[in-house]
Amino acid sequence: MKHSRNSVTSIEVAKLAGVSQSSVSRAFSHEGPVSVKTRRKVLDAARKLGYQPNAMARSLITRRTSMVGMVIANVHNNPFYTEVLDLLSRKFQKLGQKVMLFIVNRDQNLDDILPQLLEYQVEGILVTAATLSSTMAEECERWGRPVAMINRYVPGVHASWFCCANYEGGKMVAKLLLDANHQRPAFLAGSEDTTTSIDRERGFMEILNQEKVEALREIGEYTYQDAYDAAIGLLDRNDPPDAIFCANDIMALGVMDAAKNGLGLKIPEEVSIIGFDDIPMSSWSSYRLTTVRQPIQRMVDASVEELLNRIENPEREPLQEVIPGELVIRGSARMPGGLSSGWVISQDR
Amino acid sequence: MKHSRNSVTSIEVAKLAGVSQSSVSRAFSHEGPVSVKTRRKVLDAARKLGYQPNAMARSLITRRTSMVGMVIANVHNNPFYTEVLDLLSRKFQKLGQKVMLFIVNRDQNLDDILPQLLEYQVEGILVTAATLSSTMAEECERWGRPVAMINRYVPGVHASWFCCANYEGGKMVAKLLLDANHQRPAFLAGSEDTTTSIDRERGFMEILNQEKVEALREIGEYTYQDAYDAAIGLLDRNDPPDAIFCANDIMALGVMDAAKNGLGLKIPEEVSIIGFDDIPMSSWSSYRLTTVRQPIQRMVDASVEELLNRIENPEREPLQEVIPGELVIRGSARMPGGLSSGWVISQDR
DNA sequence: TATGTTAATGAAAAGGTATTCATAATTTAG
DNA sequence: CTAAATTATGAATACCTTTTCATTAACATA
Repeated sequence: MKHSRNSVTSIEVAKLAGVSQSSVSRAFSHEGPVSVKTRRKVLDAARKLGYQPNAMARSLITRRTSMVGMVIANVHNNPFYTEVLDLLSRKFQKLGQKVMLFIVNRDQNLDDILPQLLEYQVEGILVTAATLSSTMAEECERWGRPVAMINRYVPGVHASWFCCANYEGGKMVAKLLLDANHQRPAFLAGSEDTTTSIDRERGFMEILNQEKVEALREIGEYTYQDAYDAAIGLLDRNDPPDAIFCANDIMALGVMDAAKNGLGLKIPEEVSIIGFDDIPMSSWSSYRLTTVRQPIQRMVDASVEELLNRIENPEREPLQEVIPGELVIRGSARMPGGLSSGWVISQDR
Repeated sequence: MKHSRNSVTSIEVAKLAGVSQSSVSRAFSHEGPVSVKTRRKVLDAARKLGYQPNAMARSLITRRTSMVGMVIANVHNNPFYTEVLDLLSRKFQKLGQKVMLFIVNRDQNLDDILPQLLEYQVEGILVTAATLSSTMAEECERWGRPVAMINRYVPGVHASWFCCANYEGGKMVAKLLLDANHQRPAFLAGSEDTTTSIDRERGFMEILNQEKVEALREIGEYTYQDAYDAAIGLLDRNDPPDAIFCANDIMALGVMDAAKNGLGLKIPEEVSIIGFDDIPMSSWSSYRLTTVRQPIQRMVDASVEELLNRIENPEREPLQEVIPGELVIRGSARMPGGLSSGWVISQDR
């Protein structure tokens, strides 16, 4: 037998079970009083007909959808965000939320996808690695749709966000490099318009400036290949840097390949390279990248819990948090003489 | 002003615009006749109130949701499926479909998530790198929800699927290795229960058997680390293989690192390594992995087009297709003497 | 046994839209 | 300038639930 579109309704179930439609509803939604007898009758009939409550009809009356919107950028060229996506999705699932997914470009305007999310009555929106204009965010919040962001924030906007301590991370890296007596560091920036890159650079430069150390600078657009090319330009000159701090790991790996395979330089003897994120490849034996690990699990947990919390309690003020990262010392950066005190070596995960 | 949940309805818009609710509906859905005058009035009023049609209510009556379910496994440990996810999501978006995402484990039973998809009235389901039991697939199809799978198939099931030519790919690799005079090849399998690994191995072995060449065999569970460990076991013995064909790229990279960094072997002089997928890292200069490239864009395009097609034409028989991959020759495998005829060297993307 | 409580049930309404049908306004043809 | 055809509009209905409310059944207490 071939059914047309799922047309079996609670009324038909009620008819077959010999009860009222209300009882069918009660048997499924675990609210309200139902006798075990009718519940069994209903469930039997439902199974026979292949009945399943229609979430659209339900949400129409309950005004709840159990759906959240998830918009994420950079998923294909940065394994870090792949992991974020994976963890987010699973966490939402575990908490009974359905996820409506939008993958966008980092610089893409979200103005055209927000209306779609609102049309479909998502109860909250989680934005990662993409930037929501402050007016859009305000708009969502004003309509009672909380917004939470990971690794992005908009100054003065009324929304939740959770970031790695990018600024402090940049400082840590600068200190490590100076401690190990590097003379000529460089910073390889990601996209100019992302707060992550900006903050990491700001922390990095602040320490260097304190010590009156000049730094070179290049831009890599957050991709392996761009970073590779930029590194060649940076290293293949008369006064090359002796250390390169990259705005993220995927770029750092490109830089390592450029230095090692492209120019035949020894890492870390001739040039130290440090990244940010701690993606899986960074621990591979071909790289062993020293980097700053983002507290990815905590960022994910905190942001979805906060989002769901604000969905349940709309009057709650949005929470913002900066979560510290940790330095992971591997082999790609020269260490202070005798591995001087104060540097914690984190374990591989 | 703080609105409660989006409660502005077409009736309020109608009131403000001084027209009937029906006219509001007509002004938004580009069906039915509306005069330009009323349309303008409606749109003005809607903008003023921040009105947006409620997709739940609409779908209730149109019996269409423009939502598809997407269930995908292996996203966090295989960049290939990250790319599939990315392309799929964008393609659906471009075609006006909303995506409800479920990320699962490869071996996870889908019986608990299918009901959720059906509850939410998705119009079709796209499954990647996860296996749907044949009864479940039949169930979906029977209720008018077409199913399409990428890189997975269930014998005899009534569903669409699109696979890379895994069997033929395995054959290609075997021929290449034999042509280059390898004597002692090995196959490093992924999970035993995935058709991809099985088919690749079957093709590989068939050619070897034809030529009466014995092959070693190990299992790597599709992860870098497992493959690394397996490779050590395989290579660090008295009669090590002189070539290892891995069920996918991520494993091949683990094997390369094990051989090169773990055991100090020269690639490809002492051991040839070949993968399957052609993920971005395979072209990185630290690896330069020879591999079989999956026709990812074609698989994605074909599967979503087929799925949407079947949604529009439910009576249509499901389509199945095997799309050939192409050998990408890089530096990780010894080549036939003088680069003998017949081998096409594909360009990097 | 009679009365008061609690649990179970069904009828009916509500949620926000699309669509049908009948009516009114407008245009076209004669 | 009228009749006919077309287009625009509004009232009412349907989509499938959940939930309220009133009613009935079951149960416990005195």
